[in-house]
Amino acid sequence: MKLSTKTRYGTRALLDLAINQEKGPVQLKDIAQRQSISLTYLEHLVTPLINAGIVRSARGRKGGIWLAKSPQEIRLDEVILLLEGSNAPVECVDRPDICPRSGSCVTRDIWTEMKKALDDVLAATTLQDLMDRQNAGTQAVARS
Amino acid sequence: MKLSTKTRYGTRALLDLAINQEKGPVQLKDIAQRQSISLTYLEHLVTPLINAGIVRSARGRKGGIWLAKSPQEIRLDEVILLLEGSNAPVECVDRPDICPRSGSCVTRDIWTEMKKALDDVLAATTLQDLMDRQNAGTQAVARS
DNA sequence: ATTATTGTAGACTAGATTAGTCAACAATAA
DNA sequence: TTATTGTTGACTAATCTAGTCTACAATAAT
Ligand code: FES
Ligand code: FES
Repeated sequence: MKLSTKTRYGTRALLDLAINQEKGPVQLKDIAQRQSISLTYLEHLVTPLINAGIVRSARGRKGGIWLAKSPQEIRLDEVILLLEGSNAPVECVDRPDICPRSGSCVTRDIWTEMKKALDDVLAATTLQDLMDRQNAGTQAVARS
Repeated sequence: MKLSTKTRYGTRALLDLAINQEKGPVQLKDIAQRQSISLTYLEHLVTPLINAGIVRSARGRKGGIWLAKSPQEIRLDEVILLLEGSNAPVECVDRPDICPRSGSCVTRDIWTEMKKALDDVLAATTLQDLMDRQNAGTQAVARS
């Protein structure tokens, strides 16, 4: 039950974008550098976010990417769904038909609860929340 | 974020054991047959449970395995920990030292919440609960 | 004692998945 | 026109998963 690096890096990249997009499009190159992710790999992380419409992009000089919505409108459950797929720990939680006995399978109930628990945690947090925490943290460090 | 078959089969095997242990040791062969798991694979699933002391075993004729504790004393978080490992979706949740910036990493807070949410769900359910649900289900079917 | 039966341990393997890289291409601003 | 930036997809090495296979250890029945 580990998250892929795609999800972890992708989430970090999105947070980086949220923090740095004030002055217009942010270039992948810069995100890659700040977050220590290879540029070619980062491209793959961003693609699903663009396709889903939560990030927008422009090519060419002065190109880059930016958030299509405000940070408080982007919940982590959407992000993780795009990067990692469903939080269902077993396939049959989402598609009962693939397990013949899913109607009477008691372990499936538990797997379903696990999915819901994860969804709840992730749906309760937005990109804005992460930005706020980040700022609070750096201020605390600066203050000390 | 998928559970391995080891965890899924292992949990089913344990539930099968809990249900069938009334008349003494249950043989792996029988669990394998009832649960449609190959005997040789099942052996690997059971080993960590035996080593951890929640299942006991005896070899030879009339041998088999049985629960070392009563079903209501066996929580699913223990079981999943043994079969799948920690619910931490990222290694650094359990071992902050492996990520240099773990002290100020805001995504890590989220991964930590995910782990806690999973632990809470699993700790709230015992093998006895699964047995009860199973019985309720089959009765409901029989009644209908 | 011997033997059939049961669990134990670990080496081994095929296939799937992950975590990337690489190269060719498309769009746009200067 | 060209330098720059994102897009796409093929490709690969390494790792992990889901098992199998073999030899062995312990015990009950005979
Ligand atoms: S594992 Fe799919 S229904 Fe039980
Ligand atoms: S991912 Fe480990 S601390 Fe941020």
